[in-house]
Order: sequence, then structure tokens, then C-alpha cells
Amino acid sequence: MANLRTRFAPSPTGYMHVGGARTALFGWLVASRSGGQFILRIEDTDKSREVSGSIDHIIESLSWLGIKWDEGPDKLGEFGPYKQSERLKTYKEWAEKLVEKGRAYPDPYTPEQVEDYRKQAAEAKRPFLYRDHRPETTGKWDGSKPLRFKSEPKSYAWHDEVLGDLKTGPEVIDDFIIIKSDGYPTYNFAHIIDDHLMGITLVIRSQEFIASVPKFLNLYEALDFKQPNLATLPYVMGASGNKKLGKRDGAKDILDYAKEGYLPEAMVNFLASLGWNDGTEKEIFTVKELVEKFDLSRVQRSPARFDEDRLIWMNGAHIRALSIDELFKLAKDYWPVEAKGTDDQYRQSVLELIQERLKFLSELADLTRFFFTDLPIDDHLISSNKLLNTIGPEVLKGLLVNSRSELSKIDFSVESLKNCLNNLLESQDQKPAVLFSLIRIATTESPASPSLAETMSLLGKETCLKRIDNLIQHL
RNA sequence: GGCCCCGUCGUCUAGCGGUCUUGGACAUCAGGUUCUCAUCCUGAAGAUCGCGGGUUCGAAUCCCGCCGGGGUCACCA
Repeated sequence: MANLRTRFAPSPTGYMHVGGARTALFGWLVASRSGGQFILRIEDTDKSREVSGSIDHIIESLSWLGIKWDEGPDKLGEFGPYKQSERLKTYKEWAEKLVEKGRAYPDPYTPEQVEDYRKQAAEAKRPFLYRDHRPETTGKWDGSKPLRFKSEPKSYAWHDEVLGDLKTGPEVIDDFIIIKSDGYPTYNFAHIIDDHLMGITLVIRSQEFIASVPKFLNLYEALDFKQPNLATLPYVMGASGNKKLGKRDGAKDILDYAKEGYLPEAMVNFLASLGWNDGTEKEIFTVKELVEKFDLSRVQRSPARFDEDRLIWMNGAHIRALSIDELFKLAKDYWPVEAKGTDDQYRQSVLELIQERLKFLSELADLTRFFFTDLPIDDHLISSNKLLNTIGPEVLKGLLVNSRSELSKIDFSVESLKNCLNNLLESQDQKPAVLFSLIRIATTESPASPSLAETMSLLGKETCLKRIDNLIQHL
């Protein structure tokens, strides 16, 4: 099999969202699996839509995901440059070849005239075909008018690696603009030239382009280019409604997930699961496994809805799979401010207790704050507890006083604490649901915490006794 | 409107003519793990396989029609 080369070709029109990230991922996965190359090419041929900073943002997003490209705007290979705005001369040369062959001509109409034809077609409920109005003769192309491809309408049958065998009739082939009047090429032209020149053997793109494929096929023939293999990805749909995920409907920037503490490996796993599975019941994959197993032939043909609950679950699963050292490094920027300056070993111990309840890293601060600072006493913690709120404050106070007295006699190892707490259960004749909840509220001032003995051991004797005293006084 | 794509639990999906009165996962609910939250385990609920025909001894799976959703018909990509 020939060397596989595929590419991701975004326009710099803003941030990257889940849909774009998945397209990039699939291309990278296919290339990686076969030992081929993955190319990043920036399609900046529409100056009006360009958003400054986008290229950096795209690069940052892909890098976060762990997607690496072999050639790109920041990593020049032998087929550069990799920004279309820097390749204008090349497009012009190929456009001129088409003109010479009689397969391209300047569009003599004004935009208003073309728009008029378009309206007529719409009113007649017919598809608009420019070639119905193709001029008999045209002047020379001097760049002041857009240049159109002169199509040769015919039927096509082709194979798509995801959708299978497809076919269309000649009615979908039309003359389209290849070079705009501002001198920039259109997507329809530029990507054909670039894919060919850059040796792309597999074009992976999302569904909105499927209707244009026959036009591309026609253009490959006119240019005498070998047609690359084609793969069409179904849409990623928004969480609600039947629309494809898009920026105007609030699709999140992929880097927002990074900030919230989703792991890139979890995001990659999730993206892959949106339309792909390995045929088994396996759901959690490492990137390495994905690279080994990913296969376009198993990609879904129907669109997949973006379900954040599933992402959250998956992220938790990946967090749990981390070693404590790995998690500690990743959690670096997510500690509560009160943890500043505290000892690494202590933070790591806190992290160990909290690891299995973390869904994403930005939860870390709220989940662990009580390990680093005294929190104000919140009466609601007792009044909202359906067992404790049936017991009078004097009784609660008594329980705390007795507990405090026993706890003050022991060292705070987990073992001693467990014994002491169990003995208290008997001596105070209380259910764990009552006594442990009370002690938890006293020592953590939080509605939830890891298991009591471990939490108290880590907090230390001094802190625990002090906090119990505080609550006794408060009651 | 023409053309094209898609249609299995709320969601992601398995399924490629019999082993499917559709299997798994997320979410939901219930129970268990001497306390909370989470993990883990068990269980429940949840899909007339979009609808109607046909082929076949037998169809979610093949064929036809219809319906529904989406895309496209730009000097946007």
C-alpha cells in the first residue's frame, strides 16, 4: 500500500469546537495507524471571515489533544507553504492551465446578474445551475472578473470509505468559481490543487461537502489529477435539537474543556466514541489503543449527538486510571488558593483520597478546601441532615464532647481512628449515620468528604479537635 | 423544489438472514459495600428496530414505496 497522507484543513475563523476536533482526530488516527503522515494546512482564502489569533488557537487546541502533524504552517515540509494565502501564485498557475485548455473562463456577469438568475431558479423551485447561463464567448481573464471552471456534466459513481458506494447524475455538476475577483482561490479549487501537490492520498472531511464531491471529481479530471480516496464524516449534533454542532449555537471551545480540567486523553476517547467503536463492548480506550484499532470502515454513517454527561463520565474514568504521580502533575493549577505554600506530600495525600470522586480537575478546589483552611460553621449542614435534625442541640453537643474526649487520647493513625470511632459507636449507642455524620460536619464543615478515618487522619489531631471544639461552642 | 446522506432504548452504540421476545454503555431509579459524596457491585425502568409492502421456511438485517430529519444548490469553507 502506498504511503498514506491525510490532512486537516481548517479555516482560521475562530476557535475549534468538538466537531472540528473530531475531524482532525480521525485523520490523525488513520495516518498514525498506517505510519503515514498527517498534514495541517490553513485554508485562509476568505479574508473577510478571518479571525486573528485563530491559527495559534487551532495549533494550541490540536497540541492539547495530543494530535501531532508532520507538516504544517509551523513545521515546514517539502510541500509548503502550508497556508493557502501564501500559495496564491500556485493557484494562479493552475488556473491559467485550465484557461489554456478551455476549461476555465472569466465570468462576465456582475454579482447582481448572477444573483438574479439564482432568484429566478429559486422562484421556479429549480436548482440553480450557472451553466444554464454560460456565456457563448468571453474575453481574456485579466483578474478583474472571477474565473469559473467550465464543467463537463456527467454521472459519477465513487467510493467513500465511510459512506460506501455513492453515485450522482450530471445535474449536480456545474460551473463554479475557482478564483475570486480579489485574486484568492475558492475552497473548491484551492484544496484540490493543494491536496494534489501535497501528495494527499486520503481526504477526510465532514458531511457538508458531500454534495460538492461530483464537482471535485470533474475538476480532478480536467486537471488530470489522480483522485485521492475520500472519507465523509457524519456530523456531530448539538446536545439538543437536530442541528449540527456549531459555534453560533454555543458549541464550546475545545480549550474550555482543557481549562475545566478534562484530560486530553479522555476527550480523544470521547471524540472517537462519537461515531466509532471497535465492535466490542469496550468503551474506555487509551490513545495508544485508539491508534492501534481505529478504522474508518467502522465509522458510523449516521450523526451522533454530543452528550456531555458521557464525556464527564469518561473523564472520571480516565482520571481514576491515572497514577497518583501523573494526577498530581496534572492537578497543579487546580488547587484551592488556600493550598498555596502547603507541602507537596500533604497535597498528594489529599489527592489520593479525592481521586476517585473527581470528574474533572476544576472540581478539585471545592472538594478539598477544608483540608487547607477552616471554614465557617454552616448550620444548614445539620438542619438539612434528616437524622441529625431530629436530635436536639444539647444531645449533639453531648455526643461531640464525649467523642472529643476519646479522640484526644489516641494518635491519629487511620487504624487508631477506626478503632476509636467504632468504640464510640458502641459507647454512645449511636448509628454511624448519626455519629459519623456529626463528626464529619464538625471536622470538615462540608457536606461530603472521603471516608472519615482517612480524612481525619490526614487533617491531623490538632485541627480535628479544634474544629470539634468550635462546633461544641457553636451549638 | 431538484439532488444527496441518514433513521435500533432520552443519549452513544452492538447487530451484516436464524443463536435477538434486540446486547452493552451514559443518564435515571432502587438496593448493597458498618457514615456523607464518589467508586465498585447487583437490580429496575427504558427500543412496536421510522412506517407500509415484498422476497424468504425465517428480516432490525435484502428489495421497493412512503414518512421524518439533515445537507446542498455562495466571488464561505
